[in-house]
Amino acid sequence: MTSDPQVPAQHGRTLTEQVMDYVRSAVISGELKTDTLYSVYQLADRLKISRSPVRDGLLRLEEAGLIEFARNRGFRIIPTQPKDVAEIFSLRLALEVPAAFRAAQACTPQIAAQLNEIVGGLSRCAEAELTEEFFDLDQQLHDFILEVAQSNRGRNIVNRLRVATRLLGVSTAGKQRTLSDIMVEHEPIITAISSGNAPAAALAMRQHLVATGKLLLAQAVQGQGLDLDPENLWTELTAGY
Amino acid sequence: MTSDPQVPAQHGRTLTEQVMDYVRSAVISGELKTDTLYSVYQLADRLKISRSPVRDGLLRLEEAGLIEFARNRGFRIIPTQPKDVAEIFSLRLALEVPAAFRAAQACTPQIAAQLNEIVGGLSRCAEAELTEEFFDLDQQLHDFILEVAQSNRGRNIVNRLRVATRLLGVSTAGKQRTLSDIMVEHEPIITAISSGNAPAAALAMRQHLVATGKLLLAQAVQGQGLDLDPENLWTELTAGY
DNA sequence: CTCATCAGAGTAACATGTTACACACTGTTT
DNA sequence: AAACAGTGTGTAACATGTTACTCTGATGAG
Repeated sequence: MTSDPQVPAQHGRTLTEQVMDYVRSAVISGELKTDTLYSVYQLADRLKISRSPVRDGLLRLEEAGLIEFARNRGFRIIPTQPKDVAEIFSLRLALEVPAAFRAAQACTPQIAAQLNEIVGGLSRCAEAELTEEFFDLDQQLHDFILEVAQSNRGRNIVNRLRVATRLLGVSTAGKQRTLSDIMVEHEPIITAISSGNAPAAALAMRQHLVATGKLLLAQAVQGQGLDLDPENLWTELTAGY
Repeated sequence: MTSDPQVPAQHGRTLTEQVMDYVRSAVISGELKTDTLYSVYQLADRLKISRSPVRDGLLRLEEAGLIEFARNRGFRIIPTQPKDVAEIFSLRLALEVPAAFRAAQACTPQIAAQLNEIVGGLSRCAEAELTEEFFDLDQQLHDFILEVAQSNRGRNIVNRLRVATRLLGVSTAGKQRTLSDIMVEHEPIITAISSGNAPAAALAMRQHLVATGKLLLAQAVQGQGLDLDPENLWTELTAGY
């Protein structure tokens, strides 16, 4: 049998959730493209399951803003434009900078230990050039900071924004920035949070997000073959944050 | 026939959307309570439609964080705690203050005219004591500011947060604050945006949201019969924003 | 009285059948 | 050639059937 993109029959997870996972990763891998109409029938066939869980999962993804339904025609992946990148990072600035501030205030020795553990993992992955694992840990770190800041709704929102970012198919780890470079940006954040220095934590988080956001924006602009100036666009779209 | 809470057979809207509307308003009106398990069967029966659109709508509401499913047991309304109120207003501060800043930068005479139109409506509703219409317009105003600030994802998020707030069953228009009082808070925001004064717009929006948030938090604490100090709680939970 | 077992009710999750609609395509008229 | 009516295909939306699970509450053993 050829390699069917079958949902990997995980136990405990519903088929609906597995469909959501599948669609998200298929979009990231480029298997599902924007500007193409797909149908629930096709996808159910492809995954060898019935239309119900497929439709259920897609409805939730629509609610999350990843896809949209065209009545009686199918559904399509919602494209992510350069200006979306700027907006996403505006929002992340708005949410994560204050979160870093509050995480520093709420930091206990135990939390500091957990932070160091994650950073240790990041270090190892950076040295070994394990890109995938590195980004998983990076995600964990940001999520943990939101958690410490007691911002549960914020966590949810940021996680969603992160998925949208990945749809660009761009990664921050291009030739312009090595994993070690990104590591260096993270260290001041951790140091500041661990030592309870809230303003410093906020500042470090801001710098990290601005650096990442600008880089992604530039790549997105370039990727679309636009001749806009990313720097101007960034300034214009993130004013006030 | 007794007054069935039937979905009002609107055209153009899908049954799924009507179910979502119904559940949202039923929660606000107190018809659906927290800590009670309801089922798709019951609700479909009640609304005289099949289980599919009910389930579809509920799945989307779960994605939005309004309800949660308990496998093979039913679904329940997710309660909104006082700390949620603080978190929601933290997020709104994070999103709407910068949005006001940028709206002021992006303001054109045409936009100013539209803002004035909404404010005019608010004025009329305040005088006539039309609470419901007043809050609709208030919502429109906040939404419009996000729109002008070109923050589409932000709009979506804030709209969702607003629904969660309403679940408390508390209204800002208690005895402590009349509609006219709220009007007064809005005016400096509009004036600053219309005149393109970005920092003033941000400040005015901040003051408005802080005032509203503190009031709602106090009501929520009181409503739950807790003896916490709302002022301390507010300061603690919104640090950094 | 306490605890384990088990049958039954009720449910979400999943499968499949049905309907009404949007759109492309064809052939016809002007 | 261009505009238009008719027709067929594929789809989301909706309805209904089926399955496997979770809890409750009764029953009986220790």
